[in-house]
Amino acid sequence: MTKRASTIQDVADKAKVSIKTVSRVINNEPNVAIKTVKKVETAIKQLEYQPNAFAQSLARSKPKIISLIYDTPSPNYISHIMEGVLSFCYKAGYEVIIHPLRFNEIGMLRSAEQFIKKSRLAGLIVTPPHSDNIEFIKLIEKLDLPKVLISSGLDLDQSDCIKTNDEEISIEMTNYLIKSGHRKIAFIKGHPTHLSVNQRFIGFQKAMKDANINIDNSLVENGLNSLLSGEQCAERLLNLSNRPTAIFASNDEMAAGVIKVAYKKGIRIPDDLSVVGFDDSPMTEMITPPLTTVRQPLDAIGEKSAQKLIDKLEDRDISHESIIKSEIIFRESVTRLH
Amino acid sequence: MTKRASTIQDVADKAKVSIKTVSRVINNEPNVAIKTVKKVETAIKQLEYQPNAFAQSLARSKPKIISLIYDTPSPNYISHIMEGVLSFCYKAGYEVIIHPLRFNEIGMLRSAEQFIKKSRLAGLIVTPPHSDNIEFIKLIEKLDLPKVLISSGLDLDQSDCIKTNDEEISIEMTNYLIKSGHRKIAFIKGHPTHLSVNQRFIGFQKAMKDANINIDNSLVENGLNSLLSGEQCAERLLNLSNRPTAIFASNDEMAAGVIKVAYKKGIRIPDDLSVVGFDDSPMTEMITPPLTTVRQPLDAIGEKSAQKLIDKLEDRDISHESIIKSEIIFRESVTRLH
DNA sequence: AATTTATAAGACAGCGTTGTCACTTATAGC
DNA sequence: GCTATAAGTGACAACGCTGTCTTATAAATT
Repeated sequence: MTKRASTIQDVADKAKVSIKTVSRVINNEPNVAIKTVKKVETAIKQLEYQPNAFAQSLARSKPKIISLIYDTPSPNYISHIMEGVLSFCYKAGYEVIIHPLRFNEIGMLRSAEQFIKKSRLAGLIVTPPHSDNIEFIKLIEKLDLPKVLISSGLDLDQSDCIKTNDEEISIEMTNYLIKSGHRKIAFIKGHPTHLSVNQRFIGFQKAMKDANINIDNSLVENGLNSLLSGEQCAERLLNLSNRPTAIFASNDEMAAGVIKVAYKKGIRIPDDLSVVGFDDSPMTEMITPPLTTVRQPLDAIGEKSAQKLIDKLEDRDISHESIIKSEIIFRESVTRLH
Repeated sequence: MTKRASTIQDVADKAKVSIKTVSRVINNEPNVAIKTVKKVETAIKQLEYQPNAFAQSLARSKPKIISLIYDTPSPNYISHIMEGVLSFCYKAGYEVIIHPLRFNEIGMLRSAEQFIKKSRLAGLIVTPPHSDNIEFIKLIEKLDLPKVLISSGLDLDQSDCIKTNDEEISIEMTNYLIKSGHRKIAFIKGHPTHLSVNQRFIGFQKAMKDANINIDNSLVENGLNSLLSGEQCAERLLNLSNRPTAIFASNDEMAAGVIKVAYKKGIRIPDDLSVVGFDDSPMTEMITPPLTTVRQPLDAIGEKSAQKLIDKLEDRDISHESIIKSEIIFRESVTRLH
């Protein structure tokens, strides 16, 4: 008894048809007699046959393989995006290669190019911060590869992007703080190269302007998306004589930093200070108090990206909605001011 | 100008040698004149040639492709393991396919079999909880596929496993609590099907026995690895008249649940109650107080797994150390009792 | 110098599919 | 009932590489 996996030839022999006919059945091609289809399907089942994906890729002009390119954002972010991408691709019969690419590494572009060529990819899904990297986008275009960029801050063809409504939801969040009676609202910006994160600040500004509240520049801090940078910003903010009553951090980690510092200083949350974050990372429920934040449907973003890319690859209509809406998750870190 | 990626034939033409010679250069085979190697390498560089991984896989008997099988454990866990696996495989010239597999889904085994056959994998790296699933392991063995199981609680050949010293480090952690003066120590067990997590309880028991401390059964709770289950266990534990002075939770999420409940009840940590967790997930630094916990070097585990698998595939010696040591990360959630 | 051996390079088949084209057999049209 | 068309099937090359075998050349041995 051989352990060799069965091939299309085995199926053909068993069903007493040609290889090509088996191939037709596998790929749902027309013009095969129903009787033949049945015969072949039985043989496939008996042999537990599965087509060899690499041979298929080689024989087809376009291999059914795409790649998800990421750097090292939060594990939570990437693993949920991945989940969505994988689940859609699996259904659509595509293989996915997950590929990490270090943003600042020298030779990053070259290694990316090597990877893409070697794998003969059909298309690419790119997550931030790479989706903001013009050099990288140019490379993809040079290689003439279909792509979908997630949350790119770049001004690109709509058909290449999946966006979130960061600006809009930040307006909503800011309005929520304003409606809760807050006027002295501080904002902690995100990492400067992370363009889409900066949409959040723009939303904040707009909402403040619409409410006719001046933004005090000393209440705007530049964070780096990390816990530590959140702590540092909070340190400055909370030492101010004109201390804010609410802080809007561009992501949850920085918000957690704020809460830590506040705790250390004996500032109670939400009683003395309201804090909101962005991302709804798992720890928002674990800290005290649970953090009010914005949830992006990451799985859905992943799925939509995959769908969009595959639709492109198969020359299908790509009129799908490309903006995926986030929602505010109200928890316990905000108080209403009297 | 065609966008077609260059092939080995193009390189051969340009270097004025045969295809086979180019192949030899690519694969570092012996018996090629230095002059020829140089010619070929120049041609490769000029054409920016990269071998087609799928054609290689097809032509070789063993494709250089492995898969990392996971369920849906914490994003943090899987993304760090993945990091290690990818980085090693990348260096070794292997491609990795990340494959999610839902533990409880009906037809899971069949879909796993399909996937493995279709991709003609060279080998498999399996994370918990699949590494504890006998049916799944049997399937892999039936398919005659080399494998490395991460943190399997099953009694398997040493050469197939990468283990962590959960029991040993739990003994250490327990001893630390004991040395800090704690006697009434509660333990929250992990998910029952997650065998390796249960090693943690065994370590706890041993340490208590060695210290001649009786384990009060009412201080042993059955958790489910989730925040919520941690809260539920804590609720019971902290309502006890004979309340513990320290709680050892089998993972960080449950420890966070304990801290939340304690906070609600006005029990101060660490002053009134010491809490330790396990895993060193990112949020341990974000909660107040920062949690004392056990760090498993996940990236290293991933790397070692990949190394072990690839060594097997290439018939190399696999005498590597297979137990990867964790360490206690001391933070602020434990107090010394006077 | 003649013969063995090592080194270098190529020819050719094969990996497991799909695409193209040609062929045979039904079905339809008049 | 005879041709035009469609439906069903297969032969064969191709995809881009590697393995095996062969041949040509250089080096080593006697």
